[in-house]
Amino acid sequence: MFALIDCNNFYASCERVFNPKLEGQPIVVLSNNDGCIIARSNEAKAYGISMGVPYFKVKKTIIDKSIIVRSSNYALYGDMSSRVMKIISEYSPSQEIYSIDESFLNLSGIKINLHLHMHNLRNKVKKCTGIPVSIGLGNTKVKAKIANKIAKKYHSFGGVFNIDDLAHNRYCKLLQSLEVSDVWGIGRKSGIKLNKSSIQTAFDFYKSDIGIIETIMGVNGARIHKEMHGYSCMEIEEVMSAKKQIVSSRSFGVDLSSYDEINEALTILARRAITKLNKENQMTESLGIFIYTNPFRKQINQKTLSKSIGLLQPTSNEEIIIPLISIMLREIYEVGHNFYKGGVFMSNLTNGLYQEDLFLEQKNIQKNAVLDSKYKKFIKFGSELGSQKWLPKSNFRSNRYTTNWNELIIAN
DNA sequence: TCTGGGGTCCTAGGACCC
DNA sequence: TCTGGGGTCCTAGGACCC
Repeated sequence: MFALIDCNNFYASCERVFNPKLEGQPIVVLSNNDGCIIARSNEAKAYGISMGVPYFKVKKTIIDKSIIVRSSNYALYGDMSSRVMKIISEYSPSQEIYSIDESFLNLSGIKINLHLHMHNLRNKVKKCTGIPVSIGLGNTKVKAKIANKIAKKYHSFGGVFNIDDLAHNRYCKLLQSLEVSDVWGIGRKSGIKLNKSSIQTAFDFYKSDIGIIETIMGVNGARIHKEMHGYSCMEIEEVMSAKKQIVSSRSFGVDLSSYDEINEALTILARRAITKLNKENQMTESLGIFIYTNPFRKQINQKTLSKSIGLLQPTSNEEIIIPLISIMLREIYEVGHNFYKGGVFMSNLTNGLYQEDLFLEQKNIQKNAVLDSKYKKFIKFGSELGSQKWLPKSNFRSNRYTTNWNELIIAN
């Protein structure tokens, strides 16, 4: 038996925990650069604000309905997430942290009343962190996901719903009430393809021949089909596997056109990527950058520029990486465009600890070789002290209550 | 005027080899 | 030189997730 524990309107709920006056108020949280709506309280949903919609498109509704707006505050959400996850872990020896606000538990072998066990979990998370969660139970992950939707939708279940409590005909009925693309793993594109084969609802999918599903969707579709029939194909992944790539990118606060301004932005983004790399104890064997103009603007002269290189030795050394970023940018940069977004990426990551010992000497040789080369003139760490024009907008940010000394809540 | 960021996995097709 | 088939490896792009 699997449980999926999902925080309700997570970012909006986090904002409420630290500002109880927001309780009962409609509230939305914006993406980076205050671009899109990425979280909504139930009250905001009721006003028809949809997920992912650009802020400017719903600004009128937000003002008319006095909806409260927050810029995203990931330091706060990340910290709240780890508190929630820690409590969840007390309820089963086998936990998978699936995302910042979702966790699977494997409940097989737990002999006590699961329903009660999960209600206890829910109450404890609420009491200790202030975050409300919904819990779906099922004998596969896909079914637990569906159950979670029901737990969220119908308050009469008290936030916990076990889909395997349903008789078969009730289960079928439930599936009939869901669009096929509401099922976990079936997205918009596959939904359209399935619709063309007269598969509209989750129930149509369920009763379709698995061979047809596999033809349309490949092995993923077949796996989802099996899981809906109660055959578990997806295990709990307790250990977080090492990252395979790292991307650090941002929409700029204002469009950038000069080399120096873009270099400043990419330098900081590269530092963020290096920080992630170090946190993971990894090194990278390849490095890339990209910049592009605003794809939403109806201009003929759209530009997407990118470059990536392989490194002779894996590295996590900023003295190697940052100059290379500037060099690559120099190679792709073109005058006369308004760049809207840019980023740095690393792939072919290898275990840093192991490589460190093995290649220390070579690394230093390589580092010196790079620095002594014609590229040396490009080294400019001072680039980070530029105008900061590129910094994303964040006009509605709440305080970082839990992670920043200057913004702690001081109890009287 | 104003449109997020960071991941994973699968697949098709090309290059290459025997 | 022509012709055939099968296998591996790599990469780019697509689809999905939150």
